[in-house]
Order: sequence, then C-alpha cells, then structure tokens
Amino acid sequence: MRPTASILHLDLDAFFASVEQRDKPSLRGKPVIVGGIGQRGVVSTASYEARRYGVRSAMSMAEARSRCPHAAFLSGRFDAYRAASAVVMERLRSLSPAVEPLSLDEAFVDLAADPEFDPDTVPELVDRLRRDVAELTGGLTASVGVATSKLMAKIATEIDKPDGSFIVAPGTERDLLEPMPVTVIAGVGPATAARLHHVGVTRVGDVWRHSEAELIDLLGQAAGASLHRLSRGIDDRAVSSHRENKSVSTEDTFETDIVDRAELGLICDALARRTAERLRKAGLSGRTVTLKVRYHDFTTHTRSTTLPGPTDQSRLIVATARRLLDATDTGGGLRLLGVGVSGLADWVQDDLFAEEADDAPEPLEQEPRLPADPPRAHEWSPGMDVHHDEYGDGWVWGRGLGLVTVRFETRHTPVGPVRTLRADDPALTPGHRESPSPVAGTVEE
DNA sequence: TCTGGGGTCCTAGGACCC
DNA sequence: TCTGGGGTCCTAGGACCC
Repeated sequence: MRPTASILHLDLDAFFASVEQRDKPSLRGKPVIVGGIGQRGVVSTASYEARRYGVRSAMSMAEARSRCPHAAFLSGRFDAYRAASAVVMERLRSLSPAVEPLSLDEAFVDLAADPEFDPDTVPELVDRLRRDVAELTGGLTASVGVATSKLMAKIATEIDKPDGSFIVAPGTERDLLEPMPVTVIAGVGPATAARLHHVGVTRVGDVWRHSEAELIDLLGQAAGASLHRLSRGIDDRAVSSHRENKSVSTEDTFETDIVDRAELGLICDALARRTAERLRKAGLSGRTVTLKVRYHDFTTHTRSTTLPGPTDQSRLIVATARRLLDATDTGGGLRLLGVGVSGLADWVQDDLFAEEADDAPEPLEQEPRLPADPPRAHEWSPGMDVHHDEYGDGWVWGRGLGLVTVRFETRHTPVGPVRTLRADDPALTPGHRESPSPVAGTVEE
C-alpha cells in the first residue's frame, strides 16, 4: 500500500448521452437514452435527466420507454465516442505514462509514475484536469477520484459524481468504506451480494467480522481472499498501461428467434468472418474458436475447439465455427449466436513477417520442442512433412480445408498406413492420441 | 415487448504426462 | 500390481464489469 494518494480514477459523466447532448443542442436539458433501439435492446447510457425517471444502464429499452416515453432514444455514434475518448486519454497521458483505460469513458492513472509528481499539488492537478477535459471535449464533464489504491480511487469518483472530485486522505480508507454497501467492492455483484446477505453482510464493515477462511469457504478461493483484503482497503493492484487482448468475439441477438438451420449457418459464417477480420486488423491470431448460442429462455451455451496453431484466416474460423454449430441443438430456435477466438498470439502468420523473423536474433534457451520461429501458414502440398514427436506433441499447420493424403509412420510401424484425411482431421493435430498414434507423415499426391 | 455487446477472471472436471 | 500426487491443457459455465 503506497503512503500517498497518487492513483487517479476518471469517469466521464453519462458519457454517450453527454456526447449526444453536446452535438445536438436541442437535446440539452432533456432526457436522452442511448442503447439498442430494436425489439430486444437495452440501455447503454441514460442522461441525468432520464435517470430522474428511474432509467438505468442495462435496463431493457422496453422498460426505459415506459418509464420515460418522451426521452430521445438514440442508437449511438461510436466514432464520435471514440474521438472524444481519445482526446481525454491523451490528456491523461500528459499526467503520467501509466494510464490504464477501462473503457471509452474511464481510466486509472498512476500519478506517481511521473518522476516530477508532487502529492501536495493533487487538488490543483485534479481541478485543472477537469477544466481541460471540458474544454478539450467541447463541454463534457468528468468525475475524478484520487486515493492510495485503485479500489479507493474508483470509489472516490462516485462520491461527488457528476462533475465533481474527491481525494481520499491516506489513513481514512476504512472509515470511508465501513458504512458503504458491499457492492462497492470490485467483484461483488448481485450473486455474491446475495450470498453475503445470507451471513448477515450488507455493508463493507460487516465483512470485517468474517475471517478470510470463512469468506473463502463462502465465495471460493479468489473471490473470498480478494474480498477479505479489499474490504479492509488493502489493494496493491498496479496501474497497467499495456494490457494484452485475450479474446475477440462477435455476437448478435436477433429481433426474433431464428429456427432455420440454413439461415443460422449463413449468420454463423458472417459472424466468423467479422471476428477474423477484426483479428487481422489487430494483428492477432488465435487457437481456440468458440461458438455461443442463446435459447429463447435465455440459457446460454458455448462450444469450443482448439486448433493446432493460431489462425486469423476467415476460412478456417468459418469452417470451425460451422462444425461447432452443426454439433449444436438449435431445435427451438436461437435468440443469439456468437463466434469468438481466444488463445491469442500477437505474431502475424504472414510470409513477409516470417522472413523478418528469420533475421531476428535467435532466442536463447529455446526448447526445440516447438519451432523457434513462428510457424508459417501454408496450403497443404505434396511432399510436405507432418511432424509429431513421440507423444504427438508436434505441430501441423493448415490453412486449407481440402482433402490431404498422408502416409503415416507410427510408433509401431515405420512405414504406416496411407490415409486420406480432411486437413482438419484430428489425426493431424498435436495431442492426438489414437492408437497407434501417428508420429510423422508426408503429404502425398 | 424483460434481459446488448464487448470483454475479463475464476472454477471445476477430465485427460494426459511425469 | 497397486497406489499417488503434481502440473498443464482443454472445455464449459458462471460471475462480473463497462
């Protein structure tokens, strides 16, 4: 725990709705609701005027309409939001190199990462920051909290929101936390709050009566240990300015449930292509393809396949998602379909890049188990080798999905069978454990 | 007219390897 | 022959966040 209040949290007030009011003067002072405007939309952001009618984020649009029928309902202009966000993030980076955006409208800044940081100047710094944000964005207001930790900084932001700020004096954290509802603690949502309520915990101070072991027993290892610490204001989480993406996904909720499998197949293909495009745009590729389906009763299932190596190729992601869909019961129709890719690698499987990689210095102490250079995507062609080590922990790399004729050696037969397989046949993937397990092969004409 | 879309992290069980 | 842990990877689901 750092001794000085040097973690800053900034949150733009009713961000999407405020951008709309900024750009359309006729909306100023009036209830504005941004969100999905279709049959099954939900509220993304409500202006403070709309909040007076009880409209909240994540509420269904249907309910928002009945609560506030005269509001302006807008579907959102994300380019405008991204532009305003970029201006604010840039201003935050002028305070310190350590800026961690949480979303378009929110970020942490570690002020102490600036060598010239002076704790005595924080109040002025905050006032100037909020003035600059308003000026640079054409009038958007921000709320700011500063404290000795992320937890307390974020809580502080809420204290004088909107258009205000609060600095938590070091040492006062527990007094501030004690009367607050437990749900102010990061990671305590409705399900956890309900469990805590069962053991008489509704406020943060109530948590203190329970040992770490009791909390772990109730909530599980990670959540229990985390709540035990955070409830006491103990939070050493660092502000991290370069977090890597872990997954990319695209999903769609339909206006009405879709039953027709051919139609679902085409939608699945389109979602997979969009996910692949976004991967390529981000210079990423991934190994695990996940299909998500939601039924009429809102039950949600996922099915995933891990490929032998990362890909960003539409064809492979489309085909993999399709096979997952084919194996999924869509009997009563689907409300939602989604395709995601995870297990991301940030190298691009691209011939140009692979040549550059050849020139890169050899990494030392690299086990020869996996190729030192990123594997290169290729089409299967005659004469190409298929490698597995003794346990099948080799690799194969396929971009095509046609048929491949492979002559296998196996652990038991030096000249094994010739088999014609689809390029995505499990027998060609590492870790395949059919007996006898193929250990090597050659692609034949 | 209930319940978006983009994510992150955790848990738990099974397979497999050592 | 029986017993046994630890570690990793994969899959599926759930909670949570903005």
